Amino acid sequence: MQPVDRTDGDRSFIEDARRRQIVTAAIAAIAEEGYSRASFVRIAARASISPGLITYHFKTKENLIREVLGHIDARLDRAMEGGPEPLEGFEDGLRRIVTGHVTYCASHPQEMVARREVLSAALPPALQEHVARGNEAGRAELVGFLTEGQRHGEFRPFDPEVFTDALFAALSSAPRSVARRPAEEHGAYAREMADLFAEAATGRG
Amino acid sequence: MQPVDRTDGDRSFIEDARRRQIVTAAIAAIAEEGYSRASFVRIAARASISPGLITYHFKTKENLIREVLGHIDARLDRAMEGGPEPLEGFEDGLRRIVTGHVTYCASHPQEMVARREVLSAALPPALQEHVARGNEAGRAELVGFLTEGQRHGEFRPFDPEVFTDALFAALSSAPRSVARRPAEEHGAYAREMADLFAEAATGRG
Amino acid sequence: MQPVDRTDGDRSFIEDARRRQIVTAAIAAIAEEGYSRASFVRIAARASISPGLITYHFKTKENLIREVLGHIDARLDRAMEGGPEPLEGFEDGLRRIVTGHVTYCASHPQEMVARREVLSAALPPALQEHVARGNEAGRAELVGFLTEGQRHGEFRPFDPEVFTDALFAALSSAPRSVARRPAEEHGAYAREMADLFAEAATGRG
Amino acid sequence: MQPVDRTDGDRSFIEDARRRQIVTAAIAAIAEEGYSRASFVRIAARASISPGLITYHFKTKENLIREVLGHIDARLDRAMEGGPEPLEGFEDGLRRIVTGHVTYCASHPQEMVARREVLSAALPPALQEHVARGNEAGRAELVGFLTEGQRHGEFRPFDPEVFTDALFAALSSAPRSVARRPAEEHGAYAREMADLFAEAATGRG
DNA sequence: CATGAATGAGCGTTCATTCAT
DNA sequence: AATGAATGAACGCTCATTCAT
Repeated sequence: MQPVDRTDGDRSFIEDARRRQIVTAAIAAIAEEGYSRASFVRIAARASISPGLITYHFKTKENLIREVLGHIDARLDRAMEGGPEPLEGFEDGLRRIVTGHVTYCASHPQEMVARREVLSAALPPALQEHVARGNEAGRAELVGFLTEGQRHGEFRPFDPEVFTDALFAALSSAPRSVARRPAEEHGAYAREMADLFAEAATGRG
Repeated sequence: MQPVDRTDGDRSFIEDARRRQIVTAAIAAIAEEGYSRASFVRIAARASISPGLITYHFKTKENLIREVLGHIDARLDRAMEGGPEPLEGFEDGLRRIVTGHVTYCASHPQEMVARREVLSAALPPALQEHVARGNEAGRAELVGFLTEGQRHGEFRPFDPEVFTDALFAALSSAPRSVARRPAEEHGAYAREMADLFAEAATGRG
Repeated sequence: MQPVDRTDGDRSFIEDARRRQIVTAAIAAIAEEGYSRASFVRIAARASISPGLITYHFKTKENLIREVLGHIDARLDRAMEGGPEPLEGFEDGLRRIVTGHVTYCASHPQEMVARREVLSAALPPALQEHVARGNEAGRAELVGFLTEGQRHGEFRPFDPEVFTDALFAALSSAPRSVARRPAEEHGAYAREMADLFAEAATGRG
Repeated sequence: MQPVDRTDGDRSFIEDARRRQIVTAAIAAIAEEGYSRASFVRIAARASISPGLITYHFKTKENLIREVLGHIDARLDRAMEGGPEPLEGFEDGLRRIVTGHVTYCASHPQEMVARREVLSAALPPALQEHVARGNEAGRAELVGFLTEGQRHGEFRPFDPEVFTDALFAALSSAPRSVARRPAEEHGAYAREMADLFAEAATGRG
């Protein structure tokens, strides 16, 4: 058993490597076999370790899943921060959100499929709340962005909450949609999806 | 004891009634306790029958879930066929799809929540494919409708596949979104969502 | 899984029989292998059933142990109610408590050894409290009896709480002590132990 | 790495210190968390060492527990050897045994609680026998003392084995009984308990 | 000497499914 | 047609012990 719940700082090199390896194996297992089949035994088999070692490093399955989500979201957030070019306006911002997300789904399909699996699974209550808090934060940010765009007259006067629902739903299902298509169409797919929401937001035609 | 899963035709009246009862209990269990907690024992308890009877009538859990989805989709399809008034055009048709679906989510929350639960769960492969085939049919219908609308010049020239992805995603998440809001806002919610996709499709502003 | 937590009344004949069988097997396992080795697998092996069946009938291990204690204590209490002859005084009452208990240990060694094992084990908190409440009740009864005996001048003025501690300790260890001796000495053992506490209580010599 | 469990003689200074440190941590863990929760990981955490080091120094858990009991009993025996004043007779000797033990329970509660925990736990057979042998030795000594007291006419003619059972039981449960009471009553408690057994032994009143 | 990562058996519990009644 | 007792595999988790470093 892991004697303490060390914070990131004071983990040994080996421990860090093992944790990464286990998180990676968990992502693969979840993405390829589904959340409900991603048991410690199966995850451990993928990592060629014993199941007990997962508990040793993560204490509970809840912790492991939390780490899986954290790992994926950290990389996703980094990717979503967008390119270095300054925004040319709210429509440009909206387009970048969509294309950024879809492009990431295309380039990291396993992570994003695993993310979808986990988020739609029956999680322990504490984790459920953790996820809900994260979702709320993301929603609030987007609602704020849309409202601001309306104030600047770039967006038509829709209900930002409803728009956010639709956009989040589309982005959440993106991993699946993208997976159905050949890689060479992913760029076009991202542009089309961005067009759709830009159109819906501006009504400019 | 007699192996079952007869085809619809040669089922006795009693057998049909039992099957309906079990399907109803399963929907309630899935909606209220989540798919992963909807075990035969819990479903049977809700129907005040023994767990063995479920297997007797459905042979496997997979069959029961198939029936649950069939039951919900049949009712949903019937409701979605739209009112008796003739369509006033493709935009009107699109709006009716959205409002019809969202309104149904508002009026039959349990069924739709259960549907969401099942569709996002890790189903056995055979059932997964069954669902996928059903999805494909629905998608094809919508894609056809959108293409037709473009041919008539009512819709702008977006990619109908991408549009369908976004619309299906939004409709799939509707049960949750609707559940977050007070009942008196459901009508407005449906209209806002319809506006959003009408705008995206027509680009008329 | 056992659909409900039926009360004693409405259990089927078969269920009652199984529960008794399991409780009996659990007592044997605890007495012969010790509490910590009395796992569901071992108990089930003694009863020639599958481990899952224990959970089916008792839901949790805590419930099973509670039932084990209840079963033993019910029989012990019945045996301790004493013979039909009226008490001849407080000393006689005290002697009967001791001889009754020791005699029961001699005639039902397995039950009493199991009881000792369970009561001295690390139980789940809820069960621990259940046991503590039972203990307190027994102690209070004995303290009351001793105090009354002092009021009537039959007992010398010792501290009844301390006396109760010593008596309970001696009775609790009786299963072990009795087990160390051949059966033909058990009667004499009970009388000697009764003498000891009678002497300590009366100081009469 | 080198197999260990050397005999006392050829242990280095450091090794002795480590063993003492581990034994102390084990006693604290057992007393505060219960025997069944006193795993190597928890004991090691208290000693701020790694769990592997315990095995290194003691080879098996059984050895560690053996050492724990030896450590406690050695200190207890030293304390029980009684004060420097010469015994004033057998009753005085008996009283000193009781008050000495109870007083030690009051002044070293952790050790004595740990001892109780260990002795009432399900130990490996070999250790069980080790403990039994130790018990037998203590019992024999007490039986001899009581018999001698009877020969000198100071004690009434009870069965010394039975008396020893009762006295050992009372002393074994003393840690718990004492812990239930406020510190200022411990002296009176010891005296009351001594009175009880003196009375039972002499019958003088 | 000491670490702590790693193992593998065992734990209580859940569950779809079977089957004697 | 229906019951509900029974199974056995799988689950997350704990632990004494091992061993490469």
